[in-house]
Amino acid sequence: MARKAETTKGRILKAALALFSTDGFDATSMRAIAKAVGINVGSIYNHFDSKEAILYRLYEYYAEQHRKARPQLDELLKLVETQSPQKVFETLEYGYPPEVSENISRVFMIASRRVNTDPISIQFIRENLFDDGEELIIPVLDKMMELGRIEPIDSRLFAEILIYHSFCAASYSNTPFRIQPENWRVSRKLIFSLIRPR
Amino acid sequence: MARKAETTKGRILKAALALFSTDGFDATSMRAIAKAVGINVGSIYNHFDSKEAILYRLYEYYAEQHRKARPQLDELLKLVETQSPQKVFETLEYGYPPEVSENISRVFMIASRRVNTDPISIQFIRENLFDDGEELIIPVLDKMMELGRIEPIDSRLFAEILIYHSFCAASYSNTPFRIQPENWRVSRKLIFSLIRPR
DNA sequence: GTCTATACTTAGATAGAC
DNA sequence: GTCTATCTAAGTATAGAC
Repeated sequence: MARKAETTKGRILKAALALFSTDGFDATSMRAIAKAVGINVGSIYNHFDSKEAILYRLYEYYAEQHRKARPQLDELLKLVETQSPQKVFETLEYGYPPEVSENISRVFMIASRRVNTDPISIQFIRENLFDDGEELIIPVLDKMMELGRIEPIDSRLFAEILIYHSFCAASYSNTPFRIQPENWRVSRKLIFSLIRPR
Repeated sequence: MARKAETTKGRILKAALALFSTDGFDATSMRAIAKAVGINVGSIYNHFDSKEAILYRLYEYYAEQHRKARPQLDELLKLVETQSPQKVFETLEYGYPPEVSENISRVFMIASRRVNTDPISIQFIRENLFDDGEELIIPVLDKMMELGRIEPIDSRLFAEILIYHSFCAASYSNTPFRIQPENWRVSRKLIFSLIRPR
């Protein structure tokens, strides 16, 4: 939340994100957030109704960032006609600003640990990770097949594999089991190697 | 814990596993466990010192099951000499009893959400998931290369990819984002397709 | 071994002065 | 908007009767 880091509200959001992602949502107390910001517990409630409201505001903010960084489907479909499949796959990546990139992984991690108890966390993950599969990858692959650019493949299954891969990467960022970025690049390439150009 | 389901201790462990894996460790109270078992809260402390002690006993039990189901390295290495790489890969799977198979995934899921706060949970995952990479997959691949059975490959990186894949499967079992078993089989096959027989 | 009753702690949230 | 003080609820854990 660099955009509003100067306001108290922005500082609360920033501190909460840091604490939620290291200690977990449940284990983070409002007192801990207040202490990190340098204010009193009671003051937080001038800005947010509850601890969950802070989390949901983070979801809101990063969902917006996600939307902004999202590649446009119509542009991708145009690229399919002129570029190699390989080139198009590279364009499928989200172009987050550097600061957002790290934080959005953290938010996905926090949300992923709440999927059993919190419908809004489920919704956040679904809308911002899984739905892209339906809406971006599948049409792109289908168009590639239509144009005879690649061998036939189950585009739905492929999308599921790819997205699950991203999901896991995000879920274990900032943990001892975080896989190294260079290895993720290799395994992502591997998944794309499922698709054989014609 | 079917083995001891008849004792109160066993029933506590069984109920705790169920609750931890649906509601999460933090959100599960001792009262909820007691209620599920049909005893009073205080009675639990006759069997376990703390809530964490229950979890750690689960770790202990399923680590033992994991050890039992683990393929033997020397046998695998013998297989490498006589069987096709494909056949050997199939033997790399753990042969859990059906009831254990489902529960062990749940235990990994619980542990995976505690990796930021609990060293014992980290240790459980490391010992029972990641170390196998070092100790099983890498030697097997290295031997295959030595015998000229497969094209050269970075066995360490391959092991990391494969194990991370299993880890994620376990971490999201029992959640709305659980990938379907048949799709996991496909994506696992994909990973093994990295290895090219000679 | 199980129960009731309770101690002790910490959490989220609120009220009201400044 | 921030502070101090406090409420209420819930949690883990213990003591002691049966």
